[in-house]
Amino acid sequence: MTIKIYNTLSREKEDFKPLVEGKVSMYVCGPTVYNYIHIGNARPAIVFDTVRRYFEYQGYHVDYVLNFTDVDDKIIKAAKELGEEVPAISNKFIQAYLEDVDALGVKKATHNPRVMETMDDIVRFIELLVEKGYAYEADGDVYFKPRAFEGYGKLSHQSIDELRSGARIQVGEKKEDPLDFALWKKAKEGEISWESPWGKGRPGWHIECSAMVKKYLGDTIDIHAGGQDLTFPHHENEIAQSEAMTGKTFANYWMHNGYININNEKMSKSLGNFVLTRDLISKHDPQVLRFFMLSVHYRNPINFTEELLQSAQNSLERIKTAYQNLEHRKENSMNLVDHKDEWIEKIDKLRKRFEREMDDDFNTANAISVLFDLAKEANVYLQLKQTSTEVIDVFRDTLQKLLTVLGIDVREEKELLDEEIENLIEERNEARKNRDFRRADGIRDMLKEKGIVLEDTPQGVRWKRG
RNA sequence: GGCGGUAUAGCCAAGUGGUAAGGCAGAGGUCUGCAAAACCUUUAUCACCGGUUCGAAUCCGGUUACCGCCUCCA
Repeated sequence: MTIKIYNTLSREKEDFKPLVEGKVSMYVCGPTVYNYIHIGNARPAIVFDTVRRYFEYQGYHVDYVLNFTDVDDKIIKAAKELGEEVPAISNKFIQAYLEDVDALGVKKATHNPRVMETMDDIVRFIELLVEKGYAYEADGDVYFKPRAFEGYGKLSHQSIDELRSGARIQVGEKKEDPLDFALWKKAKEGEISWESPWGKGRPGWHIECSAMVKKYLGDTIDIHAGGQDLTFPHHENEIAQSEAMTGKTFANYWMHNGYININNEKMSKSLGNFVLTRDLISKHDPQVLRFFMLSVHYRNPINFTEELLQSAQNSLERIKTAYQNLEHRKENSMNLVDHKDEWIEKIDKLRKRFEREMDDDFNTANAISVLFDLAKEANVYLQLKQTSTEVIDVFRDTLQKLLTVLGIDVREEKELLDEEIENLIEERNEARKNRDFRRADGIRDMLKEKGIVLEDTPQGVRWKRG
C-alpha cells in the first residue's frame, strides 16, 4: 500500500513516491531558540516525528534534518535583556529544546544544523544568487527579488500582484521592490556578525533553510515540513531561493501542521496564555501530551484545555491497562490451540486497519481508534477461562509495535516491590482465604495510600502504580 | 482586498455519495466477598437555506458564525 500525503503545493493527497527507493529525505523547520518552547512548538515536533516513525515502520530509511535558528533578532534582543552573549542564549535553549522533545518521545534527528555552523554555505549560497541575478546588494544588505523568480507564490497560492494589495509590506529604503526580502543583513554597531563579501552582517531568516537543505540533503528532497504559518512567506521564499539557485524542484511534498488554541483563543504572548512544554510535562506525563496531540488529525486545529488533557489521560489509561493486563495474564496462559488462529487473524486485521489509516495522510486519530479496538479485543480475550500464550504474545507485541509508531511506550519497568509490600500482599491473600475481609480491605486501602493499586482476578492478585 | 480553514452527541474527534468510527463523561446491567479492571446495553433529524442524485454529513450554489495567513510566529 502506498502512503498518501496531503501536499500543500497541490492541495491534494498524493501518492508518496520517494526520490530514492526505500529512502525518505525530510526537512523540518525547527525553533528559533530564544526561549523555552511552548506546546505550539511541540506539535510539529511530535507530528513529524510520528510521520518519520511510520516511514521507518514501513521499512524506509529516513534522513531527518531539523535546524536551529541560533542567530536572529529575537535572540539578539533576549541576549541584550539578559546581559549574555548570543551563543550562550542559543546554546541554553537548544539544550532545553532537546530535553523537552526527548521527554515527548521524539527521536533524534539525523542532523541538527545551526546557522552559526552553516555560515560558509549560507554566504556562498547568497553569492551565487547575486551572480545569477536573483539578488542584489544594497549598502551592506542583500535582497532577493521574488519577481525574478517565475513561480513565486505557487506554494501559498498567492499571486505576486495580490500580495501587493495587502499594503502592509513596508518599502525598506534600500529595497528596489517592497516584495524583496533580505538574504543578508548588515550588522548594527556592536551586534554579533560575520564577515562576508558585503561586509559584516548576518543572514536573513529564510536563507538558512535553503542552505541547510542543500548541504545535508541535496538539491531536491522528498518532504519539507513545518507549521502552517510558515507556508507564507518562509517556505515560499525558501522555494524561490533554492529553485532559483538549482533550477530543480526543491521539495516534492510540503506538509503543514495546524495550530493550537488555548481555551479557544489563539496562543499568544500578548494574551499571556501560552503554555510552556516544560511546565506542562513537569505536571503531566509527557506521553499524555503526545497522545493528546495525535488524537487530532495533524492538519486540524487543536484546542488545549486542562480538561481535554485529562480526558486524553483517561483514554490512554485504557490502552495502558489493556497492555498491562495482557502481561499479567501471560504468566497464567498455556499452550492452547483452540481458536488460536481465529484470534491471530483478528489481530492481523486490526494491524492492517491501523496501517491503512496511517497510509491515508497519517490519520493518527483513526489509527488510535484501531488501538482501542485492539485493546477491546484483548480484554474480551482475557475474559476467557483459558488463554494461549501465543495469542497473548501476538496481542501484546502488536499493541506495542503500533504504539511505537505513535511514539508511545506503555511498558512499565515492573520494578520489584519491596519486601514489606510483598509481605502485605501475601498477608492480604491469607486474610481473603480466611474470609477476613476487614483485614484484607484494610491492607488494600493502606497500599493504595502508598500508590499501589491491587486488583483481584481469577488468576490471582494484580497490582499497578496509580 | 487576496488566499485558505472550520462548523458532527454533554465534551473530544473520525468520516469526500449508500441510511453516522472511536474515546472521555453519564445511566443501567453482568462479573466480584466488596472493590478495581473488564464486558454488555444506552445517548446525533451531521450550523442554516436551496440544488444535483434513486440516494448527501459527504458534490454544487447561497447564508450565518468563528478562525488563520497575506507582518516575527509552530
